[in-house]
Amino acid sequence: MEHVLIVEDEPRLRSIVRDYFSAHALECDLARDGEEALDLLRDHDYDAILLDILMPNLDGFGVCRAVRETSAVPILFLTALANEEDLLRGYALGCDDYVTKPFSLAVLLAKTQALIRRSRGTGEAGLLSCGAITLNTRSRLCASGGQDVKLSPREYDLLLCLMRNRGQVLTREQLLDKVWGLDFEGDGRAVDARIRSLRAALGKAGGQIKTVFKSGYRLEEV
Amino acid sequence: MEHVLIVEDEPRLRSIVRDYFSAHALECDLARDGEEALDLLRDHDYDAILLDILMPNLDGFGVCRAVRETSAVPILFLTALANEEDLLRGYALGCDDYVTKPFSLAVLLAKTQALIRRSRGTGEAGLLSCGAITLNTRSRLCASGGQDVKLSPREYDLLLCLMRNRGQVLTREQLLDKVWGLDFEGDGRAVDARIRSLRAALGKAGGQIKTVFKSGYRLEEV
DNA sequence: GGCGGTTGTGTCCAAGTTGTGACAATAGAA
DNA sequence: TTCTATTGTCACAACTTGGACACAACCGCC
Repeated sequence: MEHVLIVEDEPRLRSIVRDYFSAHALECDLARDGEEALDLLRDHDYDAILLDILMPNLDGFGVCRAVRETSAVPILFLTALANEEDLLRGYALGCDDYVTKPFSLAVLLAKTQALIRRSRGTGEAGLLSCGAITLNTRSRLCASGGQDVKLSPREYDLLLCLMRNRGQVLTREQLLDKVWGLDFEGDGRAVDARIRSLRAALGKAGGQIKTVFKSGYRLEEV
Repeated sequence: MEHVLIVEDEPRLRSIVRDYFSAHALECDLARDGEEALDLLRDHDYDAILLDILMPNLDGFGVCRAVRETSAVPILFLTALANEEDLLRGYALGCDDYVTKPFSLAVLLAKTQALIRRSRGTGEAGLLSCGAITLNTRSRLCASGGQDVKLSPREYDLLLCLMRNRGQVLTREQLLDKVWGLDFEGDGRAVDARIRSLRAALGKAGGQIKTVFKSGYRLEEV
């Protein structure tokens, strides 16, 4: 289930949004101000953050800046300020969308879901692509340079993980956790072995999977 | 350069947007209606599509639906219709964002750039820069004066440490502790050796790493 | 200007990391 | 059950890295 963090100082609004989101299969954590938000962010991974701008202690811009130092999680501002200057400031800080109060819950939900979808790299169609590689998350089919490619289950999951985090270095531990599961016992070389067969299966596009010495692997567009 | 498709039936608006976007390093193709858009989409890959809803021949919703059958390219609706129903319909079809006319060009540009950023999966996150040097902490990539630079793991970590403490002198001992780890046994000359290869790798920007006689090293903006 | 100490430079090689081929264990299909 | 595909592990080869060393160049102080 997707996990969303809502940062908003008005208690009533906070719970209305949470209730509505929960009813639509989005789990929510709540924070009253920026500092509480950063505390939660230290210990949790979220799929999206809804961020009020005007808050005590640390405002939304501050939270956004802090988050963006380490994470690319989608951020959506909730705000009463609708002037262009604030909007542009938000985008410059790396936010993804804006909703001005008062807003429709249905629209907020739609925007949040669109953001989560997009951050996973897929449109509505469930298509993911990176360079010459295309993945269809609905059918679990893969194509490389226009040619269909047969992948084993583990290879597919591994490639999916790389695609969802394209451009980013993933360590063997991260890959083991996300693809093999937290309970996997073996050593990190298992990743190397799968990467090898994945590269072979992808043919020429296998070169898009780069080795980062002493760190892990990274999927690149070129 | 990023490549955007603008689908809009009003000629004046079309060229205003194109001129503004071109001036901000976004190349634009123009289409007058949905069918023309689909023709262009058959032969080109775009980084984003701006889509008017009310158009002759094939409206924006139709284009969106057709595009989403094969592609996950970011789609942003431009519309005079601001009612909730149409908005939700757009999101259900897999669009990414909405802008209602009349809109600010600056905001439209910011939204488009945010979408492209997001669809690349890179986000704004994790960028550190100092003078001509840029470090991406998520991809572990480094650029110097716009050129990609290949750094070894130790070089990267060393540069990261200098970037995080830019402007201040770091002694060899501090660097050994932070970069090599507290348990490193060798002597401080190991730092000199890494600094040397780092300077070489950075080319011209290597000069930003200053030697402070009898103290250590300092990274400067100029 | 000379001297002691500090830093830059070229080279070498051991240690560590990743790629590769073979193989055995396991799961899944027939 | 038997057959096949999958996948983790192992041993070894190939490669990358980076510290050590020796020496040259440099700095600051007297």
